[in-house]
This record gives sequence, C-alpha cells and structure tokens, in this order.
Amino acid sequence: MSLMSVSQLARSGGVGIETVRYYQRRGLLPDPRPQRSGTPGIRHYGPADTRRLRFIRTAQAAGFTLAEIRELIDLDSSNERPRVRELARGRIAALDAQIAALAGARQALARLARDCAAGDAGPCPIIAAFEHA
Amino acid sequence: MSLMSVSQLARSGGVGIETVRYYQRRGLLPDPRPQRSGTPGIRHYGPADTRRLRFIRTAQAAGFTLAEIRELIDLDSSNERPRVRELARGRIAALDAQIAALAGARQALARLARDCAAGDAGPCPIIAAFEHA
DNA sequence: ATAGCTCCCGTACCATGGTACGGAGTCAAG
DNA sequence: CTTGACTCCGTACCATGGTACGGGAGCTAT
Repeated sequence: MSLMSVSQLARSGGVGIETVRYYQRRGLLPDPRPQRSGTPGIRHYGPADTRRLRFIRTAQAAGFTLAEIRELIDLDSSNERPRVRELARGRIAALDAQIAALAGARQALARLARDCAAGDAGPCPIIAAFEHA
Repeated sequence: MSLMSVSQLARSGGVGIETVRYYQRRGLLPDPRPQRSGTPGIRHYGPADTRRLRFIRTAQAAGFTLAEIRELIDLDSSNERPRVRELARGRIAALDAQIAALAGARQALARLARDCAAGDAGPCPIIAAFEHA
C-alpha cells in the first residue's frame, strides 16, 4: 500500500480521481513524473501524497481557497513561517467575521421561524422581515 | 424618487445594474413590462422593487441561494407558510453546521498560529497539523 | 441638432471548484 | 492473445453568482 495508483490515492483522500488530477494541474499535488519531461506511463503515489491530500482537505475546511493552499504549500518548502502566520491570522479574522455574520443570520431566522409558526394570519414574518432588515 | 430608473434601483439596493438585470433573468425581480409582451422602452421601478432587492440581499446574507430565494418569493405570493418555515428550519440547521465547522477551524487555526509564533525551529506546526487532522 | 449620458438587449466572459467524456495506451489474468 | 480494468490526456462541461461588451435607441441640455 506504500505505492498507490491514482484511484487508490483518491480513495485514501476521500476525493475523486478527477479531483486528484485537478489538484495536480493547480500545482497542489506534485505530478510524480518530471524525470524527463513528457515521459508517459502510469504514476505511482506514496504516503506523502496522502498527507498532502489531507492537508488540502483540512485547509479547505478552514476556509482557505485552493490558491491560498497552494501558497501555504509553497511556503512550507521555503520556510517562511512569518508569512504562514500572516495567512493564518488573516483567515482567522475572516472566519470571525463569517461566523459572526452567520450567527446573526441564524438568530434572526430562528426568531422569525418562531414568529411565523405562532400564527397563520397575515403575511409571513420571515418574508416581511427580509424586506426591511 | 417613487419611480426609479434601473440605475437608481441598483444604487438603492447596493448592487450593480447588471446584477439587477441578472436577478430579473433569474426571476427574482419582476421585469416591469409584461403589458404587451415585447414592448420596448425604458422601465420604471418603485419602492416594492427596492424592498424586493433588500429581501434578496438579506436572505443571501442568511445563506440562501438565489434558487431558494426565488422559492421564498414565489411562496410569498401563494401563502404557503409551512413550506417557508421548512426552508427556514433547513437553513438554520445548515447554518448551525456551518458555524460549528468554522468555529472548529478557527480554534484549531488560532492554536496553531500561537504554536507557530512560539518558536522558529523545525517545521511550521500549521502546515504539519493540516497533514494529520 | 448634436453631444453625451443612460437605457435596452443579447451574448460572452469571469472565478471557483470541480466533474465528465472520448480516445488511446498499459497491464494482468484467463 | 484477447478481454476487461485501469490509466493517461486533453478538452469540454457543470453550477453559482455575477461582470463586461458592443450596438442601437432615447432623453436632455447646450
């Protein structure tokens, strides 16, 4: 299981084969064949690729875009930790803003759903409220 | 100011003109000219359109897609409040999940940023952690 | 009445994150 | 030595939410 085919790699990362190939095109996953450029043939992948794939999924879950993830990966090789921290802090701030916005919307929506359920007369307060907020 | 041009309507809703036209194509905003179909000429908009535009923006902020917003609008005319509540509840659940995911990512990222700032030796813990999470 | 804005309209294009397709090559088993 | 599974590759397509372009018509002020 140390050397995997693309489909095994994809499964190990919980993504589709096409997604693996897409990540390679985006430079997020190494394409294991720059030996002589243009060499054809079947690629084989190792544990590092599985880790990389996990990295991508986790960073994605934290809200990083693929472009940012690519930057993080590149920074990893170049040891520029301050820049990594800068990206992380930016993402934290964005997450805070996003969480606050969603929480606000959630509260408003929950209250409206309660009001809407409370009576069946007149215009639905959910719709009405969205026109004025 | 009661009857507006498209650009005034767009400004009143904080969107671009093209966005107004896009919403019309998507059926989110009425196209004020079904008098005789195909009548050309300049359209005029009223306060109801501004309200509708605000509704769209607010619902969007609550995470509804344009398709769902369209459904909400259609339901408003047909008085199906149970269905509106159902959509609202679904959205609340989705918001809860999304908020939890983002909060988790935020906490992890914040801790990692602290760890990363704590020392400059070895691999950056942010990158490393994402490979195993 | 001519310039200069705005409008209308269709169509094309953008970013993001994939997903699908078709043809050709490769590989292992029966 | 053929069949079937898997791979490679380029290209095209998808959804979402817009944004831009270009030509022609109309309004308004000078």
